Amino acid sequence: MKISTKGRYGLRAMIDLATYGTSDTPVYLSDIAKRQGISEKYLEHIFGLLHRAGLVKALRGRKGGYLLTRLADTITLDEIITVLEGPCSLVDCVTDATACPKIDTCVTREIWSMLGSKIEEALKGLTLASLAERQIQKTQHDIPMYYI
Amino acid sequence: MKISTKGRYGLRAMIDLATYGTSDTPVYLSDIAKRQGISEKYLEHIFGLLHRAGLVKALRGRKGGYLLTRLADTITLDEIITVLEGPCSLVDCVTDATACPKIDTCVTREIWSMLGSKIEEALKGLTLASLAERQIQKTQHDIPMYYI
DNA sequence: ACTATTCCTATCAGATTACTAGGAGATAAA
DNA sequence: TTTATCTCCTAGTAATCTGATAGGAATAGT
Repeated sequence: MKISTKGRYGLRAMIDLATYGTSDTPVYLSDIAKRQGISEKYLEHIFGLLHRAGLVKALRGRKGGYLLTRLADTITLDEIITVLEGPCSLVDCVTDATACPKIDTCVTREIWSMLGSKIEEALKGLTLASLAERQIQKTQHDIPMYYI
Repeated sequence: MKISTKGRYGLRAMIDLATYGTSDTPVYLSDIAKRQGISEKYLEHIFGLLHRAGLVKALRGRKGGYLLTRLADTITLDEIITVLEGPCSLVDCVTDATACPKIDTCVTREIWSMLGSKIEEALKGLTLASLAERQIQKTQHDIPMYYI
C-alpha cells in the first residue's frame, strides 16, 4: 500500500507548477525537473498523463511549457492522485462488482470500501493552492500542520 | 495504491479463524483455504507471516492447525494489515528520515504522513471480533432455501 | 510405523515500476 | 527560412514485486 513515484513526483510537479507558473506564462518541464530533482524524461511521461487527463495545458514549440488548466484552488489532490495512481479503491471489487462473486456477503469488502472513502474524502478536502501556499510558507518558517 | 492478495487473503483467513476456531481447537489451513477459495500452498505462505508476527499459534502434526494467540476482540485490523502489507506509511520518507534530503521542507511528505495516520487510526478502531460478528450476521440474511 | 498436518526454502512466470532512447511535430526567434 | 527549443509519442529495458507452485523436513496423534 504505497504511493509510487508517479504519484509522488506528479504531485510535487503540480505544486511546482502552481508556484512558478501564472495563468499565461508556461513553465518549462526541464525547469520543474531541475527544481524537483526528477529525471526530465521520466517527468515528461508523467506530464503526459496529467495532460491527457486535462489537468494541465501544454504549449509546444519554443517558449512553450505547461500551465494549469484551472485555478489552483479549484484543483483537489484527489483529482491529481486519481490520474496518477488510479482510483482510491483499495481493492478492485469496490468499483467493479464483477470482480468477485462473494460481493454481497463479504465483510472485508465493506472495510476496504470504507477505507477508500476516507482517503478520497481527505484528498478532496485539500486543494493544490493550499499546498503551494503552505510550501512557500514552509520554506520561510516551519509551521505545524494544523495551521492549514 | 492497492491492497495485495496477501492482505486480502490474510484478513479473510483471520476472520475465518476467529469464526471457526475456539481457544483450544485449532483450524486446518486446508479448511480455511477451501472455505475462502484460496490456494492452500499460497495461504501457507501467508500464515507463515502471521505466525512469525505472533498473531497466530501453530500446532504441528496430526490434529494440528492454527489458532489465534489472543482473543479476537484484542486484535485490531491495523496489526494484521501491518504484518501483511507493511506499515501504513504511504511513502518511505515518513518512517525513514534518511530516505529523502528535503524532509523538513517537503509539504507532500506532510500530506502522505497525515493520510497514513488516518488509515492507521481507522484500522486501529476495528477489531477482528467485530468483523467476525458482522460476517456471521451478514451471511444469516443470505441462507440458501434448502436450509429452511 | 503410518498418516496428517505445519514449516521451510527454492523456484518461476507474469506484471509492474522506474526509467532511458530516439525521434517526430510545433513554434518562436534568428 | 532556418534553427533552436520546446512538447509529444512509441518502444525498450533492467530491476523489483506478485502470486503463486514444488518438494521435502519436522512434528504429533493413532
